This record gives sequence, C-alpha cells and structure tokens, in this order.
Amino acid sequence: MAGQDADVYDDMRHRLITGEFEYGTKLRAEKLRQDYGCSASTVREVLFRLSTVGLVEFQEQRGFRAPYQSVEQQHELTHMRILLETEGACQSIRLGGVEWESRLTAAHHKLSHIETRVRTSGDLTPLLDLWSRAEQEFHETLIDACGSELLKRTHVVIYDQFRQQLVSVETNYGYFPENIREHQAILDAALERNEDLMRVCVNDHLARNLTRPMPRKVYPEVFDKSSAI
Amino acid sequence: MAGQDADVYDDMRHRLITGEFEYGTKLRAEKLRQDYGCSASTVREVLFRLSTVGLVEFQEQRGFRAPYQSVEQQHELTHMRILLETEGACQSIRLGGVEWESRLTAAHHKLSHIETRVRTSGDLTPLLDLWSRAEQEFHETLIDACGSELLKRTHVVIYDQFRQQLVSVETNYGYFPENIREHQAILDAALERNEDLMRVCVNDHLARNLTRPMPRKVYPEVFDKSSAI
DNA sequence: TTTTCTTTGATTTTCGAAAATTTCTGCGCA
DNA sequence: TGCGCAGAAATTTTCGAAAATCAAAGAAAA
Repeated sequence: MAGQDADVYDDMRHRLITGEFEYGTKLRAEKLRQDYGCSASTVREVLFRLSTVGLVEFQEQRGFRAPYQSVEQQHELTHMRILLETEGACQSIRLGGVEWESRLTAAHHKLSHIETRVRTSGDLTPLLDLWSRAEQEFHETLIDACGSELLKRTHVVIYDQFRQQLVSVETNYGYFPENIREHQAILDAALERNEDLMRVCVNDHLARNLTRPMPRKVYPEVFDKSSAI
Repeated sequence: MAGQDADVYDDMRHRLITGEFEYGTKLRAEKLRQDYGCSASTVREVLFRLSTVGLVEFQEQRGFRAPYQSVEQQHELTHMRILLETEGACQSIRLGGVEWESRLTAAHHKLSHIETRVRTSGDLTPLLDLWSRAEQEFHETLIDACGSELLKRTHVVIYDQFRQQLVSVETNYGYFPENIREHQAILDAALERNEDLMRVCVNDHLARNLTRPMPRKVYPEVFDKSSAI
C-alpha cells in the first residue's frame, strides 16, 4: 500500500472543503488519529501540509483549526478567481485547439445536465456532490489550455479555499439559478474565441459573490474579563 | 524557545532561494538533521511544508529534492509575476494613500542606492544579499496597498520560486543594468497614479525573463542500461 | 471581591527507533 | 555477454512515547 499519508491528506481535504468542520473548529491530531487508525504524527504532518494551501489555519503552540469565515476572505478569494480565470481562459482561447473546445463542451454538457435537474426538482441537496464536482471540472477545463501548469495549480488552491468559505446551507453552497445562463455564456465566448466577451462573462459569473452581502454566523468573542458589562 | 520548527523552516527556505543546493540535489532528512541538530522527523516536516510552496519537490517513497531548472518553469513564473504584480500595483494605485507612496519611495531609494553602487563597482557579488532583499522589498511594497492579503501571500510564494529558478552565476542572479531605469519608471507611474503606464512598466521590467533564452545547465540523464552503447 | 501566583491537567512538539519500501549489488542462467 | 532474480543496503514512512509548552483551576494575598 503506497502512501497512507496521501490517503489521509485527500480525505481530510475533502472533509474540509465540504464543510464537515464548523468554522474555527479545533483540529486535534489525537482526535483525528482515531478516524484514520494511524499515529498522531501522521495526522499532524497532513495538517501542516493543508495549512500551507490555506485549508487549515495553524498557530504556533496552539495547533490547528478550520479557518474562520469572513466577508473579506470571501471577497479576496473571488477577486483572485476572477484574475486567474480570466487570464487562464483568455490564454486558452489563444493557445487551445479544437481538442480544448471539445473538452470544454463536454464539461459544460455534464454541468448543464445537472443544473437543469436541480432547477426542475428545486432541490440542490441530493445532487450537491455531483454538482460540485461538475462545476469545478468546468472551470478547470476552461483554463486548461492556458499553457501554464503553475497557473492551473494556483487556481486549484484558490478554488478549494473559495469553496471552503462558501460551503454552508445559508449560501446554498454557492449555487444560483443564474448559473445555467452564465455557464452557457462562458462556453459561447470560448467557442467564439472572443477574449473581451470572455472577460465580461467570467466577471459577471463570479462578481456576484462580491455584491451580495454574505450571510454570516456570529462567533463567540473572547471577552477580556475586566472589560465585561 | 518557541518554534525550533519555524527556525529550521526559515533557514531551509533561505538556503533554497539562495541556490545553496544544486538543482535536482536530493534533500535527505538524515543528512540535514545534522545541520540543525534536531530529529529527522522535524526536517521531514519542514521539507513537506516547503514542497507545498514549490520550493522543494516531493515524490512519494522517493523523498525530496531541490527543483530542477527549466525554461518553461521560468517563463510560467514570469507570467504569473506579471499577472499578480500588475493587478496588485494597479489596485494599490486606487486604494493606496500618501502613506503608500511614501513607503514605495523609501523602498525605491534604498534599492536605487544599492543598484548605483553595483553599477559603479561593476560587481554584484558583494552586494548580492543586500540587493536581493531590497529588490524583493520594492516589489512587495508596490503591491502592498492592493487590499488583498491573499494576493500578497500568493505573490510571495511566486516571487520565492522565481528567485530560486533564477539564482545562478550565469544569469547574474537576475540582475541587469536596465533595472535602475525600470525601477524608476515603475515608481514614477505609481506617483502619477497612471494605471495603464504601470502595466506597461511592470511588463517591460519582467518580460525580459521571457525573451532572453535562459542559459541552462545540462543534467545527467538517467540511462536505461539496455540502451547504452 | 479582585488580583496574582502556583499547581495541575491537557495539548503540542520533538525524538529515536521499528516497519515498509525502494535501490543497489552480485550471482546464476541462457 | 546479457538478462533477471535473489539478497543486502540504504532510504523513506510510520509509530508511540518522552519532553516542552500552554491553558485552566485553585489557593493565597491584597
């Protein structure tokens, strides 16, 4: 069996971006050790790695915890996605061939199919996992022909964090009915090879996360005893 | 003493971006353990963390090594820097106040001073460390008022990798005489608050790393015994 | 009652060695 | 001579416990 470490990493990553841990939850190595039947050191190692890609917060001598949710963070991640995806999509338009168009069309078809089903049923929940995967694949295919592995790797990191921040019932997991139209518009812009239009479409699609005030939970403050009243 | 771990991390990071390890060198935990007088696990942990920010390459069951140098990687890093720095600089122009202008001017002054000394003496070597630091600080100050911690953190990661790829005698450590004029142009664009000009300046400054064919070492291939002659 | 210090308990960090895996080396066989 | 298969050596991965550090509770002093 090659890489117990890698398995734990992947699973923890999945648990984190699907919102299994409440924001700010302490991630105790000793506790998680039991979930995986391995040693605490192995878990610690994984948590360290996850912290460098922003999925886990680490504080010296204070261990690990799931990141807090904040409007600012959500906005910064959105801005970054816009920056990376417009660049990646436009480069893909320049460098990508028919093969890229084909893959993008395929990814869109799958996504479109799922989103239609969600609209008719009116309930995202049962399709959540499927939809999440399809959405990510569409956006990753969009920038796939950009010619820069670095850009793609960076995008995955940002996308994961974005998803992590967004995942909650209140935000409906980032799903909106407008998605159907917007994803179509992005596909059209790609097939037209219209870079300016692409920029507009990607912006419109993502900028929603900037304007809409994000519903947010109130976290317990740490009160200084002397300042009470 | 808080964080032996952190110390090792910082030192290893420094050694990596100053090119102490030949490209492709194996980084054996057991070997490095002696340099720091700590356990191999600690070193391993650090190497893992460094691998997630691209400063170290990791292969399952095959350990760690210093990344190889390649033209493609160099170009991708340059593209990414252009993307992040133009965005960051333009946002700083919009959001930054006099305070930002002041800090940028200060950073430029220091850098300019060093670069002038390098030009007159004609030898970078004795000032290499000082110059590296000043160059990085100038570029980081440039985007410092952009309003996104995420953008800044991402930029540091990319900048470090860029520096790591570039550090070698052949490339003169990324130093060029034109730097003086170009850094000045960037400062001027900032003070003029001219975003379009800024884009052009940053592009010109960094694009050099794209056009100039990078001198590159030849690495020993791993020969299949059966293909030998 | 409030503050400060001390002790206790819990958590994090570091360690060195055992287990698993890969790489190297030499031997036998075609 | 070339190939492939043991066995040995070296390296990587995992482990559980010891050491160090931090947080909470309680006692003593103001």
